[in-house]
Amino acid sequence: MPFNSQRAERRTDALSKARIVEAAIQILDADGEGALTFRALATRLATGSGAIYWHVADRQALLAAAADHIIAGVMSEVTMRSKPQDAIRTIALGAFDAIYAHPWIGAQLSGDPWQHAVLRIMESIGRQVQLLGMPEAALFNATTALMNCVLGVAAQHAAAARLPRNTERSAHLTAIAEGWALLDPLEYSFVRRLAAQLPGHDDREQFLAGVNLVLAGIQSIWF
Amino acid sequence: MPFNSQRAERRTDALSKARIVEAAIQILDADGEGALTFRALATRLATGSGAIYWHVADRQALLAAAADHIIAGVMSEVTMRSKPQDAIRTIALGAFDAIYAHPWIGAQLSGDPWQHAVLRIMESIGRQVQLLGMPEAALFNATTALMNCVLGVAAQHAAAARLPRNTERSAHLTAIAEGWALLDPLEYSFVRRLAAQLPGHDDREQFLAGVNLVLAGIQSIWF
DNA sequence: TGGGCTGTTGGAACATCGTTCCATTTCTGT
DNA sequence: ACAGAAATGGAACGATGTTCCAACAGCCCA
Repeated sequence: MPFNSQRAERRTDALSKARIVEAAIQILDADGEGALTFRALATRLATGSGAIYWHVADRQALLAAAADHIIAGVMSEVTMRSKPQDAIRTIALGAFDAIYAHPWIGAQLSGDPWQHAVLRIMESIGRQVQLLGMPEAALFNATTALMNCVLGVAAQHAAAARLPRNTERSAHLTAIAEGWALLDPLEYSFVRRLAAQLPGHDDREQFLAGVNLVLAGIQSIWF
Repeated sequence: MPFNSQRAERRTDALSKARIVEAAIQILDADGEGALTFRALATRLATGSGAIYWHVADRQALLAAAADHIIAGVMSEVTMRSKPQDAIRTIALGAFDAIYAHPWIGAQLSGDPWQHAVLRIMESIGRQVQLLGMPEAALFNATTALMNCVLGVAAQHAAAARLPRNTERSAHLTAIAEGWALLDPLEYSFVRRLAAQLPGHDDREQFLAGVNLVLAGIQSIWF
């Protein structure tokens, strides 16, 4: 009779996609995108990687589900009884704040602009754009232009999300600005000018300015 | 005397970062981002992976160098004697065409918005924005808003670049649109409306429309 | 001319990772 | 009670980025 023939204790609480996604989000928030491995996830859930694959297709699907879970929460909270322009600003800022709080979402959104989480944002924004009442073709151009603002900050924070965990946010920007300052003054006069403002600038404010720019463009072209 | 003690023939032409980047671009263009492995690269260059690491820091640096090489070529070709708005359109379309021709650049640009290749584009656009003559702070907001248009299409093509190589471009869009058509009509009314237009739309035209929207916004706010 | 020294090369070896496979356990309906 | 289906845990596979190191080439200086 083999001494060791029995398995380890089976978990009492059942595994489920929801529980897996929840654990994945905890890992992502704590240690960034690189830390989300099936081994780490299996350890945290006290199971094996095979069991996880029963509930989730692959790593990409897991990341998409994690991003969708958070974006869904943010988008459902947005209530709007104001005029469309203000509603659009509220939605966009909601997306911004989510990306800011969970930088790995930036990488996920900009990595696949047609995943469900992006659709959620697009639907929210698109509905408000519809209320502005412009021709059909212009409708989609305007919505995707607004989406570009969101995907733009997503990409910016995606880069920061891949950084080692200890790096400070402001230190990151300062380091970038210092790199820019070393560029050839003739070839990169504009970028060097920008570098001076980079460390002290407000991400959120700049994001909002971009959205307002697009809104102003919509207003001026069709109204 | 061991029969096999001599090494393989050493290459006559010297290895160099330029030669490595060139070979990397060939692989990327031929088989997409996933195909660029150090093993494949070493085989194509008839050398070992260690030799490549002597010239290139790591895979990320290699991809950045490849993207920069192509973007540098595109940006240097842009000649402009027209008014700033037209010049901006020309630059943006140049970036668009580069991304369209080499979809892996999309993944690279949107994956790290502060790499050199992106700076090149930003410098080109920023200089033209300067010529418009607006206040300092607005300058950077306007430039980054225009960059968002570029990073937006970059992200869109990045997704397509990760697809299996045989997939057609239009088939990809059609498949996406079909997926959208299956969504809940109540929750996703806007996206479903968009799905109808997706397969037949012109990427380049929509990109230009986004740029024009931002340009119109700039015009309407500061002039 | 010869002998080290530095820059360079090729390829084996290492550490991980995503994913697959499968023996085994648990659940469910009859 | 039992058969089939659902679910589990962990070993094993194949591939990748990266590191390491023994060997080599060209060069300067004695």
